[in-house]
Amino acid sequence: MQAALLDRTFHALSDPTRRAMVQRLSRGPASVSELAKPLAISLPAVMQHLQVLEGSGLVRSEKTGRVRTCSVEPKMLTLAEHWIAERRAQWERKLDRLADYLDATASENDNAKEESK
Amino acid sequence: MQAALLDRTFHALSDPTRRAMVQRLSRGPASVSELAKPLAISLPAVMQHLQVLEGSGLVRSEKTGRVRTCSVEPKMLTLAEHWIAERRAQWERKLDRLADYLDATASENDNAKEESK
DNA sequence: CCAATACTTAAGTATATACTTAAGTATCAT
DNA sequence: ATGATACTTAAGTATATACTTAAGTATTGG
Repeated sequence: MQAALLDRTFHALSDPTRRAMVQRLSRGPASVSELAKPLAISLPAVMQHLQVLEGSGLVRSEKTGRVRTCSVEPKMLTLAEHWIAERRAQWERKLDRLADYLDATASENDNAKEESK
Repeated sequence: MQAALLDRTFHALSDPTRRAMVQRLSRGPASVSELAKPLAISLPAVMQHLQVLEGSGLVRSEKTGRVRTCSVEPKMLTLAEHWIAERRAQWERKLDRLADYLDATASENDNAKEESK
C-alpha cells in the first residue's frame, strides 16, 4: 500500500536535475543555493525540484535563519532499491527453476549421463 | 552519460500500472492481453505503457503470429538498482566518517576514558 | 472463406511538469 | 536603519502524460 510513495520516489528520481541534487546531497548536507550553484536553472526551479524531492521523502530540509539546509533521507532510497531488487530476485528464481526443469528434462532424454556417474 | 537511460527507467517505474506490469513479468513472460487482464484500462493504454517500458529497456517483446510476448530485461533493473545503491553507500560512508570524527573528538575532550582502560 | 482473436494506429482530451520572470519576505552585516 | 543575502510566492507558458474511443490490420480456427 506504499504505491503512492513509490510513484513519488521513482518520479523524483526520473529527472536528471533532481538526481544531481540527490547525488550532491549523498556527499553531505547543503543549502539551497549550494545545490543551485552547479545547475543552469533559476533558483525557483531548484525550489520546485526540492519540493518534489521532499514530497517523495528522499530529502528533508530545515531552515535556520535565512538558510535552508537539505539532506538525504536514506530510508526512501532503500525502499526504491528494495522494490527493484525484489523484482530482479523473483526473475532470477524463475530463471533458476527453468534451468532446473531443463536439466531434469535433459537427463530424462539422455539418462546415460546421470547413470554413468 | 547514461543519464537519459536512467531518466527513462525511473520514469517507467514511477507509474503504478507499469510497476504492476513489471511485477507480473518478473514472474515470467506474458502476452499483451495477459498483461492487460488484471488492469482496469483499455488495451491501447496498456500498449502505450508497454512502449514506455520497452523504451526504457526494462521490457522486451517479440511478436509471433498474432501474439506479442513480453519479458523483463533485468539489466535495466540492475542499472537503476545500482544508481540508488551507490548514492546510499556514499551517504553511509559519509556517516561513518562523521562517527569516526565524533569518536576522535570525544576521546580528545574526555581522555580519562581512554587512559583508564 | 469468414468470423473471432490479438493486437495496432490514429486522434482527441484533460491534467501534470518543468521551466520562466517578477515581485515578494525574512535575516544578517555594517 | 539599510543594503545585501537567501530564499519564497505567484503567475504564466510550453511540452509531455495518461487516458479515451473508433477504426484499422494481421492471424488463426472451423
